[in-house]
Amino acid sequence: MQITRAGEYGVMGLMHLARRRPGQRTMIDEVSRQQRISKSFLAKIFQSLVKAGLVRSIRGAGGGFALAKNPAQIPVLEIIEAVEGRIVFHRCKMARPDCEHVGGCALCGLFERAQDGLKDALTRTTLADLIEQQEKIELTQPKGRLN
Amino acid sequence: MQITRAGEYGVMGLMHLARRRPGQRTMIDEVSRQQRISKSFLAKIFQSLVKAGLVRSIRGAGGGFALAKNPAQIPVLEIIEAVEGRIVFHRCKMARPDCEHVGGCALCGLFERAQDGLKDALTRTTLADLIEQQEKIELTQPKGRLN
DNA sequence: TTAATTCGGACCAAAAACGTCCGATATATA
DNA sequence: TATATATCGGACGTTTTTGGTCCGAATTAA
Repeated sequence: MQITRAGEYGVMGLMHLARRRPGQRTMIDEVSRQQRISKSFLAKIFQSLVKAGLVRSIRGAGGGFALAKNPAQIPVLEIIEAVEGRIVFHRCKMARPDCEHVGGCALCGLFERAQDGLKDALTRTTLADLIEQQEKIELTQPKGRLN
Repeated sequence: MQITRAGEYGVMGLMHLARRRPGQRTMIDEVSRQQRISKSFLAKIFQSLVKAGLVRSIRGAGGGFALAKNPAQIPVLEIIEAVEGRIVFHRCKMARPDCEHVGGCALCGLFERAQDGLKDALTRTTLADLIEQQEKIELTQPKGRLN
């Protein structure tokens, strides 16, 4: 299991894009500076997001990235899995020959339920939800303060 | 976040103990062989379980380990956290000065919900539940077959 | 006293996380 | 066409975590 900085940065990056007008391109450099994420690292992460079809990239001068889909159509889980691969919890699968456990596997069942609990939360919340919550938070926060 | 082999082995080890008569002592060596887990590694894991008060250890010849509590009183989460420390997901906490995110933190809220979903499943299932499920599985499985 | 067991910590190798760097490629514009 | 500006893609490197091993010390039954 994971949910590493890479996944986290991916979500933050997409949030940044999503606050632009739809289709507007944004450079990696701007996202990197404003979100305080290493530029080269973020660039690599964005490549995964492009491959997954979540963002469109425009190369060359005046290029950048733009969201490829409606934020309401993007569950956060999809972003995270685009960046760090499928989230898989249980090391063994019930009734499978590759299960390493001796004497059956009630554990596998439990891990699967745990995993579902996790994924449910990440699937129910979309990028659009995140933005909305974010904007609410910003309203109630004093201006001068970072985070 | 985690749920590593160490945690998994811890649960397997306790399942093994729980199938003994209450209070009966079992040696690390037996658990190790029957569950096919490295003995030294398992020994280290059991030390954490002792510290957490989940098992009692008896040193010296004829010693071993025994469950310190009723299996129905032990949520699986407790076992896992005893072995690998608290499961913590969100790197930042809303409204805390140590939150690294710029511009508030809807992400933290989401991560917290995801974490809760995960922990819920691991808390609702106790060691006793696991044993029960395990026994059901074993009944339906052909004898000669491993896992 | 001896054999059997856990305790505790030092140690180690491999993998994963978290990046950096750089040349290649594409594109807008002067 | 030349140049400046961006992304693309992969090689590379460092640090942390994982998954153990090992061994001497302490404890206890016989």
